[in-house]
Amino acid sequence: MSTRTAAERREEARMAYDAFMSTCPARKLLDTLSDKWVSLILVALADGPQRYSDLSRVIAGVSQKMLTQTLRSLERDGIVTRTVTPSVPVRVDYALTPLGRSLLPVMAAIKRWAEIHIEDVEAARADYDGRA
Amino acid sequence: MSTRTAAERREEARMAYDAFMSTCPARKLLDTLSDKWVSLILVALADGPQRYSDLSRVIAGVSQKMLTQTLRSLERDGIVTRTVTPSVPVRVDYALTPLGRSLLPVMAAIKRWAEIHIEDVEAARADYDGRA
DNA sequence: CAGTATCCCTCATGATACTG
DNA sequence: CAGTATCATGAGGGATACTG
Repeated sequence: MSTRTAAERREEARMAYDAFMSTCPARKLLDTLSDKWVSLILVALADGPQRYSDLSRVIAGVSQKMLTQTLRSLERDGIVTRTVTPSVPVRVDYALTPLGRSLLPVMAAIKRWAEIHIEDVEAARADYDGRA
Repeated sequence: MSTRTAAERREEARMAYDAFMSTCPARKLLDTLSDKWVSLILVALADGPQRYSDLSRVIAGVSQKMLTQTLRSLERDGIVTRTVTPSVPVRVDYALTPLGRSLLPVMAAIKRWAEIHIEDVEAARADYDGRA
């Protein structure tokens, strides 16, 4: 018989899950796309490069911290490029890479499903909530 | 001249963002799909109905709280059905609705992009991290 | 079996202030 | 202009215990 308690087994499974998840490509992508600001940045850059200050204006509501942090992780993933022009004051432009651009159709597919089925979802919710 | 400070303007923008986001179908879908357990539940149910206890075994690492909570929200959105069989002990089966099933191709599209481009992303990361 | 109720704690986000 | 550094908070998620 096992010497492990149920809690220990669940703990173990949780760690296995975490290990699996951190190597699962689809999960990583989902984590990236679902970030509060990523989709907005993608859309903002879809029509061409933008300066940092432009992005912070276009994506109203984002804090400097989150904008920088999000752009950095997108840069790290090879989704955007960061180009510094050492003038005074400095100018930094962000642009989509081909990889980043290849994400746009995926976003579009998600958007399409959402727009087609949003009414079904809302009807289901209304029904569910109605049957208190 | 404005009587609002920069902080007030950002605060206002943040609330406008929240209001917009809460009505944006694509964002809602992204929030749902990116939930830690939703995709696993979808996959687990893809081949047919499952009992609560089966799900908690197949999806190792999930807590009762999160499994129940996630299933409830999926049920509310019309993505799964919950069927109670009042035997002793009770038996509860969960199954995908047609709506839930229509989500599978979207998941597949995400998975496909991720699997095709994961190497590019990891190369970009290695490069980025290398240039410490 | 299939949950509900409770406490607790971490982590992500945001506000604020400062800088090359 | 384009950030970095620091601190505070609150909501999500987990552990645990109890129940029809």
